Amino acid sequence: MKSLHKTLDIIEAVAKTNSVGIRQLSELTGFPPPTIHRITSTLVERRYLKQDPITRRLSLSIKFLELGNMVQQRFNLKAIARPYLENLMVELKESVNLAVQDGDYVAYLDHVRSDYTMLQLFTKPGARVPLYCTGVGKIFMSRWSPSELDAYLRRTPLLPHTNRTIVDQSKLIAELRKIKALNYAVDNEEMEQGVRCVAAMVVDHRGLPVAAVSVSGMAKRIAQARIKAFAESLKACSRAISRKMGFRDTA
Amino acid sequence: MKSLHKTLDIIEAVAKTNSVGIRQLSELTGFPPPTIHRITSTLVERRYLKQDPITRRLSLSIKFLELGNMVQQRFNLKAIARPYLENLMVELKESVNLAVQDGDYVAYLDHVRSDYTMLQLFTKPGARVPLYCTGVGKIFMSRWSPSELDAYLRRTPLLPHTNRTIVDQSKLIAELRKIKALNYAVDNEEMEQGVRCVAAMVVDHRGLPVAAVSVSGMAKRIAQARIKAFAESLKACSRAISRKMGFRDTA
DNA sequence: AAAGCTGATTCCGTAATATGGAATTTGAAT
DNA sequence: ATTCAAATTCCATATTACGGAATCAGCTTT
Repeated sequence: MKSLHKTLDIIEAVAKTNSVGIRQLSELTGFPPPTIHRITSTLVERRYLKQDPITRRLSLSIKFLELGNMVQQRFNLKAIARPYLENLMVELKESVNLAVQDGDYVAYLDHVRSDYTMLQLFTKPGARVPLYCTGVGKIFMSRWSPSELDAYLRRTPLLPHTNRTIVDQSKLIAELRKIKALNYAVDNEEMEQGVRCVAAMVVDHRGLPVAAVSVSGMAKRIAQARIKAFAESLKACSRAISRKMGFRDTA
Repeated sequence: MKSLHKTLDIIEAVAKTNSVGIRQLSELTGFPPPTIHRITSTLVERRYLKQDPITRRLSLSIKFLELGNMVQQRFNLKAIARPYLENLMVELKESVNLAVQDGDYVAYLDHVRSDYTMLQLFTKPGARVPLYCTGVGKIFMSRWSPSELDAYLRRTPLLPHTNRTIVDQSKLIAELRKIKALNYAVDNEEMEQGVRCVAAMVVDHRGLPVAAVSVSGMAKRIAQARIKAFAESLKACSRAISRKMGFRDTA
């Protein structure tokens, strides 16, 4: 599937820029102009790319928004969760996020930005960050079986993003055990210097993990003393979403 | 580009379902199973599709959310507009939408749902509806040159979506002239029975149309008597967004 | 106005790739 | 164990994608 790989390379190259010409794409991807031309004109024909009629420059089209919104299950989750996230933001006066696990990464689905803080969020919807250095990621990991965790640790180097990132495997394992017991996770400036984050799990109708809700903000504002309170609010919120997803905790 | 067309057909078929098997995809698209298999496994490898490890069923992956969020310019517009849309929703107590023109269609980028109404919005982000029977669409059309309008009318049958849809070309032309003069457009149950909508234009730094803001709700609530007031609020809102986009109206 | 330049587009003989029927494997259900 | 449906692999063949070279289109410079 050489041509398909090329096509995807081209789409990704276009995504990285805001708009590109064919020549430039040729340099970015290493494919000759006729190849680029053939593929992009098909993509334009199918409305995946849009081409400025005068400059002939290419960019991603609305089609991807359309498809992005069709990423199912996730879509329902997002719609169900939204009002709860908004309430939680108002209650805590901090930015609130909704995220899912996507392979070895955390993918952010939605966020409600706090009006009360200036924090520039790094959690744009669709953004992907590693599991081991985020509150959301660690709460997912805390539910893994030992063999799953083992396989993950074997393939993933624990790179320090800040000086607080947990880079020691046994410390991470201990942290995950603690998280499992407490039922919430804290990211103590492990991903981004000065940013703290607290996360709790959302489960589906059978009690299986599907998403996590998190609160993130400047470390000064998410003070150690307040973390317990944040965690309780988060747990209440995620429990409410879980119930709305069909989970019955009367077991 | 036969294989690319097939690939896109497959992606679109997967998008329509929540999750499909290869056999089922083969029926949906008409391509034999080995062809589907070859293409989907490449897409899975590249993370465009995700495959349930046990059922082997395919669905769109987070990748499309990622790409959807990279649809540029639009993204900035969305971020800039969001707080204004929220204010407008609070002010009018009705759902507010942000939309752009996408070829011969209106594509909704964002919406702020009113807490005050039960209306199930048909304007999900990414949704596409015709230009001629929506407030947003008509406001775009009101800025077209006669030749553009003419070409559009020649290729587009004015199908009735409700008994109020404008299906007469000369009536539509007159309506657009009126809209241009008033600087706002009304969709009077032309797209959906019982739903009214008022729209105003957002322009970029050079005064060119880029998007439209609209208010939509049950016809009872968007009463004829209130439309003028709605239009004024909308125009103020869209002017504010336009200014934020760099437009200077001191001419 | 003409020449020069840059990038987009088209051409076309060739090599490589996608094709899909048939065979095989997987795994669930009986 | 046996059956069955679906997924996956195989492979000879035809088709398609390939990309260098030529051409075209829209600018800028002289």
